[in-house]
Amino acid sequence: MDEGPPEPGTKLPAELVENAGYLLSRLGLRARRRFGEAIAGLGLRPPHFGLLAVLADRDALAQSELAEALGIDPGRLVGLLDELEQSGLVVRAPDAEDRRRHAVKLTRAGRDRVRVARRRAAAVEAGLLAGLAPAERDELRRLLLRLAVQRESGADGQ
Amino acid sequence: MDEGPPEPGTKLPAELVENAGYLLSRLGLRARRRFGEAIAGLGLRPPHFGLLAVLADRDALAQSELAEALGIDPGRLVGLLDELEQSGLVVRAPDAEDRRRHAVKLTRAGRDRVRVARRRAAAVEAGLLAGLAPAERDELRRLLLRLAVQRESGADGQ
DNA sequence: TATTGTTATACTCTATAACTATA
DNA sequence: TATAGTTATAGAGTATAACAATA
Repeated sequence: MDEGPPEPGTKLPAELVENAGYLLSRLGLRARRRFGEAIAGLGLRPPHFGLLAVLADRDALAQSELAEALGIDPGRLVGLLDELEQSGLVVRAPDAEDRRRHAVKLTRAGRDRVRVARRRAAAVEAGLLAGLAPAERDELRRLLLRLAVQRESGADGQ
Repeated sequence: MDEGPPEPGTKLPAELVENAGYLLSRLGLRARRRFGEAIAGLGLRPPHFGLLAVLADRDALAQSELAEALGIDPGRLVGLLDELEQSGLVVRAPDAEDRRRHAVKLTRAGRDRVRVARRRAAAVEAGLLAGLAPAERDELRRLLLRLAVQRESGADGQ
């Protein structure tokens, strides 16, 4: 098993350790890296999983809707869908009413792949949050979700 | 002011919304992007700030110690320090006892720059956490810190 | 003229490995 | 031979802008 990149020491200055932004940034990278390793064997990278998860919920979506739902750049979506389509996990079908639109759907294989990926995601999640008590995990999820959906007064449109 | 990249819609499937790893990953990117915009005018990028913050705490550190403290790859550190040194914020002095080692220190200008950057970091932090009550912000910081220092049983060495 | 999707390009962060110089 | 730092290279994620087809 690979050792992974270096881990910050315990000697970080209080300034960083008290900075939620810094911690979010570091933990976000850790989460993505671990999840990426967990699903690499499935031929998926983290951004793919988000797409599959959204598609698993709904029957079909236009690419623009998919991009909007996940906050992904539409230009980036193209390549990600190309890869999923080449793996046979997704199909793009032209919309009869508006031929600019492509309805994106999971294939049967796509549905199966999501199921496996879900289990790996759950395992990674358990590892990430192993140091917290169950109630703390829920509290953390609740707080993160509040931040994630927040339409903000900040510097950019997020 | 720039609008920034797309924001995920509120229609994310529960699967993602309940996944702390996914939320951490997204929020970590948001935090880094905003902070990066906030300090770009200072000629700094996010990784620079961590270095300056650590150096502000101690008098001098070898590059290997700096890399270890922040969990940064030593090879990556070189370029970051090059940039800081060219900006006159940092100096590398050969260690008399072991000439392989370089003692890295903040310059006076470096100290001043950290002070300004700190204020911007605080402003970004306030914006990021604007949706939470003060007690919730503390709770979030506490939980994130617990995760960050966690030596884990997970898949990699982190 | 606006919108959907596509293509091309570039930038940042990160990781890996080979190399130099000291020890 | 091992360690500190350097260099070169590569890969992933993301953003921007110009473009084609369709509306």
